[in-house]
Amino acid sequence: MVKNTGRPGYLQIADDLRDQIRRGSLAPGDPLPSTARLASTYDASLSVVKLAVGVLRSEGLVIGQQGKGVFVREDGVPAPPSSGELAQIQATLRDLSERLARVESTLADRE
Amino acid sequence: MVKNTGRPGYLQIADDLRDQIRRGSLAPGDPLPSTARLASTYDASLSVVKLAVGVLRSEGLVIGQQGKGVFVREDGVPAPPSSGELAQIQATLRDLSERLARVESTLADRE
DNA sequence: TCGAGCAACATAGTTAACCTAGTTGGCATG
DNA sequence: CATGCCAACTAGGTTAACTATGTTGCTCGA
Repeated sequence: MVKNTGRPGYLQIADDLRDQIRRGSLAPGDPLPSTARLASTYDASLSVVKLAVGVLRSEGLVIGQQGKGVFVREDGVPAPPSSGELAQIQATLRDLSERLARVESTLADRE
Repeated sequence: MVKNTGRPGYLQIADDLRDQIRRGSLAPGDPLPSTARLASTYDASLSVVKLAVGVLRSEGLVIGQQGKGVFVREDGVPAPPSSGELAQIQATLRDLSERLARVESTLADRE
């Protein structure tokens, strides 16, 4: 499930879950699959899944409740001090830059 | 160095470093101590230090450069744009991400 | 029937080890 | 002297194992 694009696995999983939340495939209040289940569906280790969930948790998209599960935040997102969103955008930009550079060098090698 | 306050160690360390940055004790452009040094000064494991740095990294306060070090971001965290601008930026990023992902998978298929 | 206890499962935090990869500085060889 | 190689140090990613703690449901005994 996790492709070898140079993007770390825990970010790929975080991206995928974030997309599912944004698209409503995971609705507010819904629980995410358990870390064990996520690990098997993404064919990743537990550690990577926990890192991915940690990313979403730090973004405020998701709230973990010990013993119960991890739930999609009820109230939209726009609450956070905005520095979180900003940081997310900056992180995404850096990632896109890196990936684009990789693609460009791959293309250059083929000439 | 890390107290037993119920607050996780990696957050305590992140808090401390964040304070040092805010107070200027760690000026923009300055390198943080290496993870190994941080681990010994805080008397914590490498893993915890890496988590702490990861927190600051995701906040955009700090930029890690592989092989060199982790540096305090030069331009302070800029003032947050309006939510409209934010939404526009996020939409653009999503679009770019999708297009780049398509290019990457196309390249991957050709191998 | 009630409930105490237990087993199973959940998130969360910590540690240690291993690997990749980029940077730097010094040393030896040509 | 200049080049190239190598060792040491850096961040970053992954894995596995362990602990702590909270939740839930079932079973067994009083």
